[in-house]
Amino acid sequence: MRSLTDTMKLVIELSSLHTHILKRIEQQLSIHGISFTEWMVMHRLYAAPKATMRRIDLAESVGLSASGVTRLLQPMEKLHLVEKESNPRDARVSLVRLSTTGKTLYQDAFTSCRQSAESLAEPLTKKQLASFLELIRTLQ
Amino acid sequence: MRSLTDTMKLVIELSSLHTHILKRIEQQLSIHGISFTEWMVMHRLYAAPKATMRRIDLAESVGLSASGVTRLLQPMEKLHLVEKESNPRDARVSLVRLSTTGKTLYQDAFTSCRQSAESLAEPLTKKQLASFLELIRTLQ
DNA sequence: AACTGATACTTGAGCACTCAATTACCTATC
DNA sequence: GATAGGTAATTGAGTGCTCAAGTATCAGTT
Repeated sequence: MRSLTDTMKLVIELSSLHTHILKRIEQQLSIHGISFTEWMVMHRLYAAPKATMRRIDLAESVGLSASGVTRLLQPMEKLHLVEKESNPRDARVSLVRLSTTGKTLYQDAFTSCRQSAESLAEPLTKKQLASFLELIRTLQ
Repeated sequence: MRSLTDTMKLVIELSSLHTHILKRIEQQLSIHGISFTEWMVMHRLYAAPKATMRRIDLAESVGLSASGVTRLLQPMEKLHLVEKESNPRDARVSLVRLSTTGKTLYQDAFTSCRQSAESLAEPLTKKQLASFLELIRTLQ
């Protein structure tokens, strides 16, 4: 039986870790009635320079397809978490903005999430956490 | 606006990296007509001590639900990549085994995957790769 | 001003999963 | 050895995504 190369180990273990972490985070987020993907969308909108984003840029930034974003935002609009806004310069684009309700929900969910994240990362020293982040960024 | 804690940064960036890597790997695997999840199942079976696993343990090890495994294995059985085997000591369990065809496909897919993995991990030194793996394992 | 090719978004069809319920079987207890 | 509670696997119904096709709009060329 062939031995695993370290790069493949990296891929496999990264995938397992991701699954593990995602389950914990999603569990926390279910209290607020949102999924991790929905939270990520809110996160991007919250951090966006002009507080709005084109749907296609949103898709790119959270790793979804354009249609995925359309379908994800539909229920969020009905719950008034996000709002549509048209771009006067280009009628094709539909800008998305986080509503006041959305901002509050995002922040509350953030607090919950952070607790899970802190407890997950507990085995790491501050230094290890920093170099972990550095390594991840090297690969992006 | 509140600042992101490092632990939340870790969760977010890890998720982005995972999406990124998964897309590259899936692209490679599509040549062989399998998904990453299918490859992971084959990987676990290939590495299993007695070359067989219970479906429920397979589910646990790849992060799927029991029904997810049932549905994933169904087409793989039809393609004769895996075989059912019953457990004489417990009629509830249905053991799964990688067929000869399955082993070959797994190995070929492994080679393809490894190329992607190597190129993805290129920015890392050998030392960095090692400590990356170490950090991931600390969190599992 | 009409035509061409590109871009932003939506929609239809389908796939890959989940949860809850069901079936079959096991183990322990009385 | 019958009954009760637990476990392994499957099935039905539903969700969240994808790709491909379609619509609307833009920018550049003639």
